[in-house]
Amino acid sequence: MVTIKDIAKKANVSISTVSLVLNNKGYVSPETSERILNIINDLNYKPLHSARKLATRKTGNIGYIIWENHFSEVEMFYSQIFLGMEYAARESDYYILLTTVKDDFDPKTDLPRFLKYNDVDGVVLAGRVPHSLVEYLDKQRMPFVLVDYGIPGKIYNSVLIDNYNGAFNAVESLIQSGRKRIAFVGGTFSHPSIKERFRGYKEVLESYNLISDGHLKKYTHLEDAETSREIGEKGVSILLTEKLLPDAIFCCNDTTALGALTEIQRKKLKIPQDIAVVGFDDIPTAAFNLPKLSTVRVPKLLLGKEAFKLLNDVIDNPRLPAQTRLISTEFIKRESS
Amino acid sequence: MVTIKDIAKKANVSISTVSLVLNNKGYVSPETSERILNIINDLNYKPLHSARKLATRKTGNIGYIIWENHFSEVEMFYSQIFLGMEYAARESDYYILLTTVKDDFDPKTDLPRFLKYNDVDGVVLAGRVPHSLVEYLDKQRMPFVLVDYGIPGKIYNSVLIDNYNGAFNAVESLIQSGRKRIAFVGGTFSHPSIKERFRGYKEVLESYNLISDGHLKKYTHLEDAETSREIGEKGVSILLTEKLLPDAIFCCNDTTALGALTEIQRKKLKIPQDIAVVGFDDIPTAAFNLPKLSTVRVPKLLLGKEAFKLLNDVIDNPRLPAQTRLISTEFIKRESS
DNA sequence: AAAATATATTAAAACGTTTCGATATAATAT
DNA sequence: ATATTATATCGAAACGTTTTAATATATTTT
Repeated sequence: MVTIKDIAKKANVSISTVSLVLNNKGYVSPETSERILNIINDLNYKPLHSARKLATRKTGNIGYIIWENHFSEVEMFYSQIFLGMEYAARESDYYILLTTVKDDFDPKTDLPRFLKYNDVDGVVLAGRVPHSLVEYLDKQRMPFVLVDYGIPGKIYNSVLIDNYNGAFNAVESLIQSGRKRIAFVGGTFSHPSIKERFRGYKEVLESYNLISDGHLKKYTHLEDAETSREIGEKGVSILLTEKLLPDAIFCCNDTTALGALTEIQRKKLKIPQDIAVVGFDDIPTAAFNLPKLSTVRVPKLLLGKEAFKLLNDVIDNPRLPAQTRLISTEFIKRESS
Repeated sequence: MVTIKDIAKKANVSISTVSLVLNNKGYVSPETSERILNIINDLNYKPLHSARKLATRKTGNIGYIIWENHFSEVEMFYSQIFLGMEYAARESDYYILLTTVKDDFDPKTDLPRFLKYNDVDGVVLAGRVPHSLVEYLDKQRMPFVLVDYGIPGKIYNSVLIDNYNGAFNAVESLIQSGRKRIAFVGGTFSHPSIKERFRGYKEVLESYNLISDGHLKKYTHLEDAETSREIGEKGVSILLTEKLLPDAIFCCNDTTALGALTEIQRKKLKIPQDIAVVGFDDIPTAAFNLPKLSTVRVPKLLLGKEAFKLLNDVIDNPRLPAQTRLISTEFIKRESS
């Protein structure tokens, strides 16, 4: 195994000098530097990470935590965010340790290994995540970033989707194609993202004067259960008991929308002629479904990349005031609208 | 930060002794041991991994490599395998580093970071994976395990699905429910798993004497493109040009089967009355589709767990002759058959 | 009773880096 | 010419562990 010593010997310099060029720090003459670099290359020397970490007291890892169910679920949403982070991490030599936390998480007993053993320099939390965990990280002064989630009343470093405008634009497109009675179906209403999507929905209707008395009562179906196809099916089946059927349904996300499509088809209504449906997220299934689902595309890789970059900034400068970076979306019109 | 020195001082022993109890090695009296353990607990001491790794020359990491497209895809198959590994790893203090490799992978330039920098003690490769990578690992004497993939003509450590029996049983169930003309639709025919599924399909038909002259020509549709819904749709649309329609279709996996369902519905045929469909994998979508897809369940978490265990064995004993562990499947009958 | 072995503890070296002064020379400012 | 400052290099300590070999005592075997 070739070490920094071998390089130093061969280059006739001290290991300090080699270390300096390795980290390009301090002063070292261009000639020596180049000579050393060549030798490093020739011998295919790679600094041993564990030694380096011991000396620098950094771990070189960052943690990625998601709620267990989110990772077991049908869709790749959070895996894509992970992938975005991994791509970004490749350039800065960080490794990403992925773990899940249980629903009934308790920091006393269920702390992820990498937190327990101090094996990460920072953490990204994606999606809905136990508040006790966030508080724990905050108390421990562990740098962290929330992705696609926020805790009401608290300001943390976070990367968020521009849910409000995404919803606003999507519903506006429905309006512009002539829809008048636009319904909303959603689950997990306690989730800030969903709340924002609902706000976008509501405000665009208001601005086009499409909210009559009782509209919200009749045409919105909100639950606080985890979003799922079932929520979509159930929501639609209730909506379809109205005497005046909605002519479009904006769903809080694609999973819900897929359920909605299923239920509408089961009731023998035509999509999009009778009822148009629009989702949110652009999960891969959306493009393969029959009919193909119109939706708001969330750039998941970008979300991961930005989370990584923000976390890096926070690690480098821990006393930075908390900031939020908004990632904008794109409306994708397909067959369902 | 509390180190082994602090423990030693407080316990009035040398750090060697503390280290010994930490790794329960050598001789240390029960009394001292307990005293030390208590202090460790009181001070909440955790050995610093980088220091430990430096001393032991182990990395404490194992790599998980999948083909890029497999991780970007619709289904969570490989993420679930990862999760199974992660669960298993929790007990033995390994971290798992996930990375993807590109389709046109070249070991000279595209080597995953953790291989380039020697940051893993072993590697799990899941699904179809560049042969050049496998050869590279073999040459480097890096312990590795293949999951759900094999390279024809080579014997490597691997954890495989019992594809043959899975297919055999699934098709047998179709036969027992009275189906006579059972078709096969598949992609990626170069993949050993798919070959095995096909073999199971063929042999059960033979054993029930259901393969007439020309059956395979008429009723099997094999492509060597990556499996996808499109493959399923296309395969079915060709099958449905036969004068005597098949009364059941066994698909090489669920993704393909979902495409098949779509195409059958588009042609206004009834499932399962006119045609039954059975998939393979039991991806989450299978249970949510309309109709719900009958399929062969592959225990993905278990697959990951076994891969991890086997890799561990190989790391501990590198000269073990290569072995293959077969994971058996379960037929899940739902609405489509 | 002596020799051999098992038990218990430790000092010191080693693992491969980074970093902090120290030292020396070269360039620039006074 | 002298004092500063910039450039270049290095020795040695430090990071927190594990491990080897040494030492000491207790127990067992001969």
